[in-house]
Amino acid sequence: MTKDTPRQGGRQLPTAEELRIWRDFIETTDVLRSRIASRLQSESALSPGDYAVLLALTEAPEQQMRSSELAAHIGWERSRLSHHLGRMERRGLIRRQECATDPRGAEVHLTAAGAEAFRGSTVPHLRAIRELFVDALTPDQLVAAGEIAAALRAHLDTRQAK
Amino acid sequence: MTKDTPRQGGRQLPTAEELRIWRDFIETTDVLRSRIASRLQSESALSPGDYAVLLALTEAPEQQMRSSELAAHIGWERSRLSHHLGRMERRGLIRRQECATDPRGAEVHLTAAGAEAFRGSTVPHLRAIRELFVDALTPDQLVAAGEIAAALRAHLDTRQAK
DNA sequence: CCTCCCGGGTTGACATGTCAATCCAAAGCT
DNA sequence: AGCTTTGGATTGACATGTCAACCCGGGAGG
Repeated sequence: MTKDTPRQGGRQLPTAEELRIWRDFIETTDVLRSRIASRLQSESALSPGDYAVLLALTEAPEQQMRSSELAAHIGWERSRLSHHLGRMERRGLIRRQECATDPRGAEVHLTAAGAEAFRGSTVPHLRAIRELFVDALTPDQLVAAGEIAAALRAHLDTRQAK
Repeated sequence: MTKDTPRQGGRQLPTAEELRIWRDFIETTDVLRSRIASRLQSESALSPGDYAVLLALTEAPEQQMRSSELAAHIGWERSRLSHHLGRMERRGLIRRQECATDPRGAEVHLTAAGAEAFRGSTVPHLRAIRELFVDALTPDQLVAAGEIAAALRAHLDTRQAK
């Protein structure tokens, strides 16, 4: 009965049940992500990327940051950030300015329009998170979700290092 | 002491702890998704989208499907599928052919190259799922992950209908 | 000084997604 | 027949991501 699923270390592939959970999990988190993104978009005309950048700048001393510092802070590749900042600059949400101390570098500044857009987006965004995520789960499930995230993160980190 | 978090129905915004869990959860699932995608890419030269399409076609009777049927099956908008099929057709993974019964429609056929690419990707992909997802969690956590996904899905569905 | 390399950033090419507009043939309606 | 509607699918414009190549200003060695 269990002959076809070799024990411990021999088994490399997920069982049908494990696979079902995987698919459920990954597809559902994807839907969740896109629903939150769409609420943010329709309520504030901001993308999740915009929000992340504006959040970081808003919290930064003097509402400005070096480009690579910002990239590290939100966990993006520099190239991605550079493209995104270009689009945000066109929309007037941020401003790039050459760095005083290092002529190679660039400082990213929050503009008044950017600060305004971020302020207006915060409450609706948090409300969406509450409605679509927090309210969907029991308190136990919420805690479990946090633990699952932590376990996954830890596991991914060890695998990365290798 | 609890005066600042109105009870039941009054509170719209997540608490700091709920927000922390949200961020952990969504960021971690994102990293997980991209790590799995990158394994799939490097081991099989397929994107997650390619994989979903090839999986559906492989399991379809006669390895072919109507375009909108396929879209419904994998939960994509038709436009997205159309763009993706264009790219896959250029790479020779699938073939589009006008439908015999409905002159408006298109049939999507798996090609030999597509079937081959899918066959070669299956085991490495499943192994990646096992290594990066299943192995990261305890059996209890795995079950909890499934329940969380189900709860989220159910909640999102009711919100969608509204 | 000159060359080589490095770190900060940008750029271009391309894959992937969304949205709205369009095309076309089949049905309905008049 | 002529006109509108509907359903299947594609298209174009644009946002977002990744990857690799590039530009540019400093050093480090020679």
